[in-house]
Amino acid sequence: MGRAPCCDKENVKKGPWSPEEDAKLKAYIEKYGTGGNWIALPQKVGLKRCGKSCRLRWLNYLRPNIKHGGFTEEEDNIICSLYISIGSRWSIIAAQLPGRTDNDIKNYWNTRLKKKLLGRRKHNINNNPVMNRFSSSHSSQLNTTRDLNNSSPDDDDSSSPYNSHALSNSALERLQLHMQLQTLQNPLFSSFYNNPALWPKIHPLREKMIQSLLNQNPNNTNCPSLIQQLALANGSQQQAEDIEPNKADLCDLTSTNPDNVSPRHDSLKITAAKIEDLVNSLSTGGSFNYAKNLIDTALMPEVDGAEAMSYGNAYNGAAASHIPAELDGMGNSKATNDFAPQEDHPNANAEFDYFKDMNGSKDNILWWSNELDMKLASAISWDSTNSSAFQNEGMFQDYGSGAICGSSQY
DNA sequence: AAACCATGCAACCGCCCAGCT
DNA sequence: GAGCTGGGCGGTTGCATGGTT
Repeated sequence: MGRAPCCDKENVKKGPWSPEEDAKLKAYIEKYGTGGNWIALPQKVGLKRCGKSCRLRWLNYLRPNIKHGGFTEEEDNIICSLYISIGSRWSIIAAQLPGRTDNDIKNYWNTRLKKKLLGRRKHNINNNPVMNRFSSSHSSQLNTTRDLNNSSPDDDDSSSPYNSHALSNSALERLQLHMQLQTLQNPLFSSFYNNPALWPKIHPLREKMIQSLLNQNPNNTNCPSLIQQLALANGSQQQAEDIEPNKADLCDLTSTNPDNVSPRHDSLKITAAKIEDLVNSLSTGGSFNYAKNLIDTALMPEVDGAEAMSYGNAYNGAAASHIPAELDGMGNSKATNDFAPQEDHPNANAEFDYFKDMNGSKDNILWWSNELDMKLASAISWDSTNSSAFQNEGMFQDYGSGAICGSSQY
């Protein structure tokens, strides 16, 4: 059952506000305040407007000390870094920018700032095999709805689980932005992940598993489900066969409706949240060990009894180290075994050591063509020991450290 | 000059949550 | 505890404007 409308939609005016309406509303609020009830306000003011519309007009336009346009570079930096850190929590971002409204910032991000950054990303990331591994068919999600509408049919992957919020657009976009920044900050980082020969070796099954997790298509019943693959990895052909490939598995992963989730696959829905949690962790300069723990738990279906043992073994044997290793390799010198230099990639050793040496260094950081300053670069360092400048500066104090510790509350 | 397209921004929609009854 | 309500928020849309062909 939907909620009752907040006002009589038949008798309220919509569309742009006239100067007269603005004057009336402004004069009333300045004299009497809002009275704590926006719904009743229009009647008191004598406006045929919805209360919510009045509230929006006041907050976004009429309120004193509102600034429009003319964002400074410093504001750009703050918006970018906060977006990378916390995503599209515009009201929180706006709280850090006096005189700016969430709507303004949201518009500014969607229409300008994002293009400014992702315009560069488009070149770098599209040619970046690591990111392509994760999102080869999902680049369209980085665009706005309008961009999507403008994309070619070939780009449109509406059946993608990403589009069904397995991993939110915001989260992946933030991850890509983060990697974009790393590339620009550290050319060697770029040379590493643009060179497949330097990557840690990944068992084909692991590759397949993670691809399955990321690419599962509810319409493709030929693709074994993640659960099946986990069972297969554990050598349990029978169990794999017992788990019939069906759309329910995949719907479970992406469903937001708890009623759609079968008990067996309830845990997998949690997985998507945990992966997003991971991205949050990485984006906020969190520890890679913490990120690895997240992956560990994300890939361990939370089921009971024999199933749990089976999945757990499969996970331990095949899926466990893939993402953490890759992430370690990409951004952190705290290498796992998987990132140990490979025998068949002799150059990897030097690269690896160099990464180690580079870790934590803030020298010679190139901020994307100097368009933004170095403040942000240090703020979003991958190095957990250096922590976030925002944390140090108490920037997040208003909404708690949970938001920047990879909490799954988002 | 006109048509088309891209962009920016104001405003709306609908969901979520907290507080109240 | 359940239902209702208003406030708040993020996503999306519609329109005006400027640029390009």
